[in-house]
Amino acid sequence: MPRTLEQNKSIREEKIELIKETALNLFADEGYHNTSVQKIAKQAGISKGLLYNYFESKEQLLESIVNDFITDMYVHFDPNHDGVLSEDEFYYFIEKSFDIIAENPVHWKLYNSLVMQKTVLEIIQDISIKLSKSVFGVMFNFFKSERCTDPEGEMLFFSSLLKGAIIQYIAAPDSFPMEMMKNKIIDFYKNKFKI
Amino acid sequence: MPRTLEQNKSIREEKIELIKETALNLFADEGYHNTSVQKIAKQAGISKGLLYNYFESKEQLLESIVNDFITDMYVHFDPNHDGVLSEDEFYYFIEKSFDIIAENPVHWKLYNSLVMQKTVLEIIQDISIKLSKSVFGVMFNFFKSERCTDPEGEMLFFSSLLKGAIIQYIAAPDSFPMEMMKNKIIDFYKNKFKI
Amino acid sequence: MPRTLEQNKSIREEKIELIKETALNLFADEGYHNTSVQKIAKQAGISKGLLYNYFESKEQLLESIVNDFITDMYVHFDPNHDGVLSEDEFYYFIEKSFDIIAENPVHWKLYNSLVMQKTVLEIIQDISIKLSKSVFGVMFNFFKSERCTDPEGEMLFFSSLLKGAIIQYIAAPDSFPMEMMKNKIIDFYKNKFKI
Amino acid sequence: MPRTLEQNKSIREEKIELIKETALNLFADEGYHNTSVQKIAKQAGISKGLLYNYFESKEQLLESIVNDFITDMYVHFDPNHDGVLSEDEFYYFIEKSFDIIAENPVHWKLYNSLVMQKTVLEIIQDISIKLSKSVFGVMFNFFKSERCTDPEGEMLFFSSLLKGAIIQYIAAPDSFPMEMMKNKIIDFYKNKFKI
DNA sequence: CATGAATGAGATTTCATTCAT
DNA sequence: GATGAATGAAATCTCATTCAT
Repeated sequence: MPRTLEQNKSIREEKIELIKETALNLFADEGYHNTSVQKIAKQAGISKGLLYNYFESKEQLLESIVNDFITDMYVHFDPNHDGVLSEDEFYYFIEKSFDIIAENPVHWKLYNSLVMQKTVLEIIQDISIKLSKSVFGVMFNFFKSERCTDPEGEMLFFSSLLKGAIIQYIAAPDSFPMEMMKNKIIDFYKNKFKI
Repeated sequence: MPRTLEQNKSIREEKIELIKETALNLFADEGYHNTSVQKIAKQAGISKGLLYNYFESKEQLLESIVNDFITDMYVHFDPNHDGVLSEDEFYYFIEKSFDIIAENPVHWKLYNSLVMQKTVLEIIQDISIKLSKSVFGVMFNFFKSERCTDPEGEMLFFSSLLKGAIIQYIAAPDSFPMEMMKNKIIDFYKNKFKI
Repeated sequence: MPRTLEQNKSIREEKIELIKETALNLFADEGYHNTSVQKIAKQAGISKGLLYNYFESKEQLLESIVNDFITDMYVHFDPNHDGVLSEDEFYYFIEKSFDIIAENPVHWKLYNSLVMQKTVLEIIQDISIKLSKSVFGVMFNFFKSERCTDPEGEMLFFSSLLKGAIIQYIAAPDSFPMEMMKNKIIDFYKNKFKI
Repeated sequence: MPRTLEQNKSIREEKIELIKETALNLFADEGYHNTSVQKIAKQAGISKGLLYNYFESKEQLLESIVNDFITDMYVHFDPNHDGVLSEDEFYYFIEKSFDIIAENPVHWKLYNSLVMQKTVLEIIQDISIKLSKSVFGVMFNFFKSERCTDPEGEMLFFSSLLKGAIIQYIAAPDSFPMEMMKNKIIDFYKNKFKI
């Protein structure tokens, strides 16, 4: 008797997930080009061949990981696409930003390492730009609505602050006092807007 | 007639500089592991063999680049090692931080890509930690002297802000409004300390 | 209820035929070494595993195809093994030669591609030589009986003509004017023997 | 002192020639897909790596061999491109055809094995068609000028004869009585045109 | 009878490094 | 000082074959 379709499907899905998870961690820690397919297979406890049953190439494996990641991001970052942010939603956005990173710092570490390289992947570049635009647009409107004299500058300030904190967090998730930083930033803006 | 010793020496130094410069740019843009010695040699207009006359290995070439870079950093970041910062010196420090990055964004791009990777180089890790400590120490003392209630949090806030701005700048040096950002940060702290 | 033995047998035979037919076409068009078992299975709409239920190996599959083919050839080429050809039988032989090819040009294309290769299969070499000898023997006797001054040369001439026409036909079965060529050759010999 | 440019050039050319020659023989005897780069390198007494210094890929090596071969063919087959053949030139053409094959039967064996496969190379297909057209055009005009009632059929007859003889020759260059066959064909046409 | 997940040997290709000149 | 031909180890990828179900 052959395995049922369900059995096969679940085997496949588990293995694919296992491979992606293993590869993601290695890519993030050791770099994409410094991670051999051999190493991924060994760490995942499978053969090289099996990896190629599920992914056409090492590059396509990366793409697949990145795609998952992008899907996740959109869900979180632009839930209703209305582009309007109240002050409370703004604080919530800050909270959420850190929470999302904290949920999967490895993803973001990989994202960060890829986004810096000119040649690696166009996919990343595209999504990166889209994402930035999406978030930036919302932010811009928000700062304007808060009667900031220089909304663009305010946005750069805010995005620097957030990005810097995130970078430091993903570099050392265990030692960075994320909660504290989150509150510090929120307090900072509460103070600012109170005036 | 043969070249004089001086001529040889200057040829050596020029070539070494050329190789480092070329390698630095490639490493930063395409990644260390994705840059072949062949590519470096070709782009520098020399032979692979000559590169190995000056550098023991590809790894040692990277180390050499990183060493230069570290030397530069120390000169800039810890001029007198006294660890005491006046308010004016603090503003000057912000200015200087951006200026140093602007002087050689490629260096910093490389630094950023290396520092994220677990395995690449221990040297980098060491220096990275030392550097952080050095800067953090000075900053911590400064914020304490400015009577901040939470100097550590203040420091994290400040370093996030700076790091975020720098990351965004080195990702796109041509489009990031560096001057504006610099002034924005300085103004922010001037306002803060005035109160 | 379970399948009857008859049903199973007929399923077996159909599947075996399907696999052979599919493999034959792929081997002929893309080459034996360039055709993967995967590709055969996919094109036949079955699993790799099933293919291995019926054939021990890829090589044995090829052998099996070639064996069928050889059986066919013998039936056609040496019906009574008497080695004597009348003039009418000679014309009939020409007709038959083309007809046999036309019945299964793919078989002959495969045969042609295999027979050229030193290493592929000894089986083929053997049968190829036997076949040649068989046909050549009959031909030789025929040309002698027709009082040709140089029966061996005549035979080479004839076999070249036939082989060349066949090669051109199997290379492009759709555009080669087979009927015309057949008649041309027959007419040629009718004219020749009339004199 | 580095090698002079001449020295390097000659080393390069010799090695390229050696690799092509070795590969050609293996491709022709064992088939393109059945010949590993390893095998070529070993037989040529060099490393795999060196082969890739000179050829981008195994496929490009094949293309390169085929290109040389095509160049040779054009030189021989269409010397003045005028497309007019006298009767003497026709006999000379037959002679020349066999001579060219005899000069490098391995080339033609390879050509023959490639031309039969649908997928292998478009290059071959193109040149094959061009060559056929070129030769066929000249032949067609010739048979017309010789007042044949069916020049196209005559051409097919002639090309079958020639192709068949060539195929048999390249399959077994040592045992095929090429001179005899050549004369037989020439005599055949002399007789035919005399009438 | 039938499936396709899984393997591992081997194929193609890359690349840091050496070395003769 | 300078070249690039040459190597070999390791990387990516393919594929015939096995096997649990």
